[in-house]
Amino acid sequence: MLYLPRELHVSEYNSCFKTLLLPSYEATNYFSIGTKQMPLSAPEIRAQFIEFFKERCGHTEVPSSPVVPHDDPTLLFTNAGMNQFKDVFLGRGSRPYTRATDTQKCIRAGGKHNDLEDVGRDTYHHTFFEMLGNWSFGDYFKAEAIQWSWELFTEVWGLDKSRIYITVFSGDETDGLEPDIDAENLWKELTDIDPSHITRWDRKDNFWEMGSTGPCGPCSEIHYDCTPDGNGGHLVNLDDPNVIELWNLVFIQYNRGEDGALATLPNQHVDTGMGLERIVRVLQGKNSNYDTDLWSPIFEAIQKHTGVRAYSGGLEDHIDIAYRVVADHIRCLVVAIADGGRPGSAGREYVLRRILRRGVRHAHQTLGLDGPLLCKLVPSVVETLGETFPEIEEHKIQIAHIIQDEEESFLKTLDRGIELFNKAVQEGDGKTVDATSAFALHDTFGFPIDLTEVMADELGLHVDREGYDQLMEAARETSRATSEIDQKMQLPPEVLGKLESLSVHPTDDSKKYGQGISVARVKAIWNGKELTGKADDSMVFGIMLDKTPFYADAGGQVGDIGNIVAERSANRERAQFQVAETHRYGDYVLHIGTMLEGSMQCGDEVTAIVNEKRRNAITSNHTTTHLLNHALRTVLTDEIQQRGSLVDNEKLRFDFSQSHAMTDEQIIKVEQLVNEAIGTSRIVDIQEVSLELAQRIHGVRAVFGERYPDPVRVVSIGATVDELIANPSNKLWQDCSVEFCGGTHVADCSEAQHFALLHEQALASGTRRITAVTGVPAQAAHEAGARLLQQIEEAKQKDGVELCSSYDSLIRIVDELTLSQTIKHKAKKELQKLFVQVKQIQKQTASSRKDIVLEQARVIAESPDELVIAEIDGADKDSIMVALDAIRSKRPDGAAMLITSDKEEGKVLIVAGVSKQYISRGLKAGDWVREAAKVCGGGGGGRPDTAQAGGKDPSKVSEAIQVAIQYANEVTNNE
RNA sequence: GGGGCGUUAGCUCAAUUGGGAGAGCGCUGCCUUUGCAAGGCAGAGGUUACCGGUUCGAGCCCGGUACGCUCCA
Repeated sequence: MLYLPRELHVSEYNSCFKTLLLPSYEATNYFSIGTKQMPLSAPEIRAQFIEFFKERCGHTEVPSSPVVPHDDPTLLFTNAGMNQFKDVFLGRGSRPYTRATDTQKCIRAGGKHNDLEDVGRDTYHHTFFEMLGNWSFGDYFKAEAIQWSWELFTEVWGLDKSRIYITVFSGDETDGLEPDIDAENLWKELTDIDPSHITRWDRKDNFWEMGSTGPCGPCSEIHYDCTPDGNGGHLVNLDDPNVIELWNLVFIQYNRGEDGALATLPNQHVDTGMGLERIVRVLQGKNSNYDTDLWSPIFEAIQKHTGVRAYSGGLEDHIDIAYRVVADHIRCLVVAIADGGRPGSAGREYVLRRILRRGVRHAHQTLGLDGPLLCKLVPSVVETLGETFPEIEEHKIQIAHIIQDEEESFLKTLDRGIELFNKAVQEGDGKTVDATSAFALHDTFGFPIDLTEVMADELGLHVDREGYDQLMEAARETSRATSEIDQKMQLPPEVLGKLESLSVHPTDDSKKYGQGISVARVKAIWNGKELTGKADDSMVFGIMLDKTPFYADAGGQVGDIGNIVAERSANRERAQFQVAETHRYGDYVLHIGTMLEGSMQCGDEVTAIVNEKRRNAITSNHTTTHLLNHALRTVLTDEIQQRGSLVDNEKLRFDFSQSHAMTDEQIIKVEQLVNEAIGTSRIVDIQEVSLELAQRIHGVRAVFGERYPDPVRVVSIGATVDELIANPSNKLWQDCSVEFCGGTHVADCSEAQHFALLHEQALASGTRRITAVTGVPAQAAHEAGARLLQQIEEAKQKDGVELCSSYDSLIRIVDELTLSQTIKHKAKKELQKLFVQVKQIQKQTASSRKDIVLEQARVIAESPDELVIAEIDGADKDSIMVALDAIRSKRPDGAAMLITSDKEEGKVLIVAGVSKQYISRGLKAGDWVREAAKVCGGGGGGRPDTAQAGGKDPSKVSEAIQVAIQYANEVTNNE
């Protein structure tokens, strides 16, 4: 088999190879086990690797690609060195060089390669790691790759040859592949490795494939035996922590086609990967990756900020596990966030959130820290990785902020979650954590299920995952069911597919930006089940026209409503179809509604008329949404990302990423900025521009992951699109609102009249929602606010009872009014101040009432009888209890009942206190008051020594007293 | 769009079935001690987020609102 550009004998190759060598690479080896020489540091090792391939072997050094692959939705995170060269291997792209070397940031968490579950438990799994690699794109092949790896290991780094083991591919019958004799022989001939250290392994271990199709090939791995006595050769590929794979040399020589068959590639590539953390461990003579200088600064930072004992490397020890988990996770988070990753609720963002929450929980529960920890570790990560990856250094402050925000938000629910978890463990069967608790932890406290599983595992328990999944599915079902109500009229794909063959062509909706009226022809009618030729008065229909002025629900803007009318001249029959919703399915616009008059059928010529008043309101809300988006970016940071928006005729809603509430000052500022734009009648300019050019406009906000058409519709406020594209990089455009948008907009911002921000609230963790209005409702909110504040000012001038009643009515209306949020807050604050006075007044009347009541109680207490039943005037619940206490303290062995009534309110209040002596004689306070209350049309109860009761008929008070006397006498005399 | 959880003293949180709103820390005053750390005693501080309903009686039950948190779509 051909593996070199031309056939060479190995010995001949060797000499040829030597002439290829670039001048004077000095092999230095500081590493020597058992001597006192300083081992190489991680940065030195990284640099030497790059240097070796650069200077010695003519490779081009390339930077690591971002660990968050924004342009590849199929990939969660960059998980191997080859990711950035995928296009080259697939033959779609090329590079100006044929040899490359780099250290690539990799994350293996959440996806197909997931090391998250192993982090902390062992000495060598990480969510984030660096992959050192050298690459050949159709240049050198197996011989050089093998030769150089051996040279680097044994000559440059001086690794012990007797501890090195090589694996090669053993062949595969189903693919008709022979063993990789080439590689095996090259190892034997180009190196002085002990031939017995070369073993053959099957496709699972030694055949590498990128996916089910595409470039692939055999690989050859270099393993190293770190066992103390060097007898670990038999442990190769057995997941032994001391006998580890260091370097994988992949020889890409085949392409697997759609049919699964392998074809030999014309261009053969080399793709190698060596985990930096592992090689550092070996070269520094440690037993664990975590014992190297890549981690020690992070461990020191953890100790400094938590005050726990130092890391001691225990595999089962909870503190040491926490050290490893926290250190691993913070490295991962810092790197991912530096490359634009964010913790969030879906996809790769949810992976980051899960990693962060696992870390937070360890910091809190295992390391016993109350506040945030992870954000404080950012500097230690910068210390270890910042020089190699400058983007980390550059964004360190922002990274720490993002982590701190997310940490603090989880800390809010963490304690209560742990409490619930502990309760579930206590009340469980000792083996499992029940599904209901696991689901509640997830649903209410934001504990990802894998975190709950980790916590259970620590106690030797497992989570009822099956039950959890069922609950989860049930929750999804209810969520889905509620959103499906409106989907009866949805056009299924098979119907869409059929339309073209029925010569119903895609709807021309270019008129949606124009006047809201146009003449059209009915092309198809849908009844929710099938395409029918006719719509009559029986039910809901969907009508498709050849062209339409209706805007279909898209880009957060609701669809138009309106009418479709037909005037048939022949019999002067008039038909009117009322459009309640407009949706787009594929390229077809469906007008959904009912016939108000007559009937309609395919082929009818009709006039489609949009409800223009409603459309105008929508349009003004949509343009204002752009102004709001821009104002938010001005007032908050440029970091806020649009998460969604909804524009209808009543309001506009804007969701964006931001971890905490906006302050009133920020909201006021945003309101001001938007109103300013409206007030100065800024022009809205719209034009289609090529996507490539449009994306270059400075300050344009394109949403990650959103697919835009090309050309894209650019909506600009503050400058014309022509001005923008004449000089796209002008920093001034930052002050304009520039968005890609297919919605409808006003020509001039003043059409929005006014803007009022009604709510700013939490929507989900890390996401806020703003609801606002424009036009007449905004004016109304503005005026109502001014009026309310005026009323509050007036109330402030009042005093006494008047003040109290004004306060009562104001506090009631403030929540009912539609107000700008800041006005509402201001009003509530003012009312709070007012309440201090109200409270003062209430206290005064209460204490004067208490005095009057207490005076009556003193008189009653003078009575010689042990058993007292008396009526008191003008008492309330508090004061009558105080009176009862006064009587009881004078007569500790007696029994007393007090009755008061309020004739205006129609209420009777009865309390009783009974001493132990009387209780033992059979008089229980609860029974006693109940007897008396029954007379007044009420009931009551309480403890044997104290009880309360009430009734509704004040005229029966004296009768109730008689009954109470009688009852007490009967009960006590019976003894 | 639809769920779940939470809101009680300045702070952290209690409050059995609906029956007189509590504890710890903090605060104020006094006492004890050579002094400090502290200890002892006393006290102030609450429309139980808001509005309404059920009830003789609601922190607790029901409905709504606000705010916060969280999950699903």
